[in-house]
Amino acid sequence: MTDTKSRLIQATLSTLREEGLAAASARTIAARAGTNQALVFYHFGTVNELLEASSNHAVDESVGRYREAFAGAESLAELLDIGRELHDSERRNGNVALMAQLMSGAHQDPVLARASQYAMSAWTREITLVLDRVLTASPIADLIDTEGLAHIISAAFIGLELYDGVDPTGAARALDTLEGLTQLLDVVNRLGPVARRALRSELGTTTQRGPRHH
Amino acid sequence: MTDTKSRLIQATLSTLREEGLAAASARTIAARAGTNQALVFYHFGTVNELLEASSNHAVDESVGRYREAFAGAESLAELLDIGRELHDSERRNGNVALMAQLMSGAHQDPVLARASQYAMSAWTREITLVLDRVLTASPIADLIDTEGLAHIISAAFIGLELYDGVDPTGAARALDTLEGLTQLLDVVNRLGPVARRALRSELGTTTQRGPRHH
DNA sequence: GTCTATAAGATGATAGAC
DNA sequence: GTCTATCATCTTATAGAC
Repeated sequence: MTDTKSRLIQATLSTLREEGLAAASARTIAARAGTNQALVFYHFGTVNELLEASSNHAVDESVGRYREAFAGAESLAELLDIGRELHDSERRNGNVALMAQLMSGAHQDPVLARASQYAMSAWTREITLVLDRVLTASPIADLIDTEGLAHIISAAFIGLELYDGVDPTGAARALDTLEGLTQLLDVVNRLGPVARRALRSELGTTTQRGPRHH
Repeated sequence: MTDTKSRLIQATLSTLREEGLAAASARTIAARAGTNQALVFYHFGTVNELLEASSNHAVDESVGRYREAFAGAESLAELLDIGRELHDSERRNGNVALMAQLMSGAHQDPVLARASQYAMSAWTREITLVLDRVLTASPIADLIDTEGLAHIISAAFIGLELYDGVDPTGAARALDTLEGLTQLLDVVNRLGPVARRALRSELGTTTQRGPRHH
């Protein structure tokens, strides 16, 4: 990748992270990259295709950086520790805010939609893999769809990040409470076989509703 | 409220819901309202103040419409049913997408930030009230901060709505899984006093980490 | 209150010199 | 590959006629 292309990508990432989607024009990005506005179109075709290339680059880098840590997790408690660290670092570097900005623009633009989908699939794929491994032979694995849970986790992080931009105190409180909830899940996860059977039969009585259709 | 003002507000809401924040300019909104672009500034000062007034209006209407239903909930199971109905109807009328759009723009604009904060507070206030009532004398009330839980619920709905715009299948799967999780919570909520004590002491051993600082 | 006209500026994208 | 110059179009916002 040429120097100019990668400078444009880095400039795009910092623009999205610091100023948001609305400020990410060819001119503002080129200024940050110390280059000319016309090069955005020469190298990437359109502005949104530059945003897509930048997002894909950032996602690949982030997912790769955490794949190793995920692979080392052997229990739900360990995974929670890694998840907390991951969330903290991704928020600090602005990647969660970046995804939230992209997703909000995806509603009307197919290129941004494709970029958002790439990012969400990359994360949920990794999260599903580690959840499947960690929750093997756990009562939770019987009761809950791990891929569905991975989707919930990704979506909740996006929502909390947006919320944090609006009410940091409330968002921090939500994160603390979320930690309590995952500990509750961890307790269920470590139940003995007797309690496990009781829980399953108890859930059976509350799961008499049919599947939902959206 | 004059006819023109309310027509502008309605036009703003449908624009935000159908075309997103990026398309919500004074001209597109005025065209939808069948009036002149200059009236946006005459009646509301700036475009973003029109967005704020419109959002506040929609939030007041929605929260009022559900206050009565919330007040009737006497158990967590009942509340879950109302919550499911609320979420379905709010998604159909586009109010969740509207809030997501506003929050994504709030990052750089103080007026949109104020509007987002108003919306989130209005919803979390109602949700906290009903959670406090429904979870009274439940083991969950001892273990979990209801206001924090209300924040999580609101933020997760926003995140899932954004996710739905990108991957409807994945979002639907997440919602089904979420239902399973709340049923798990309901089972814990209905535990007898013995299991309750066991759970509390079990959680005590996993809560040895200090409070988090953000 | 509502309109037209207009100012002053930003935007995506292209043509063409070098 | 990189630049300048430019087009056509959009934007917020205001002044002033009616």
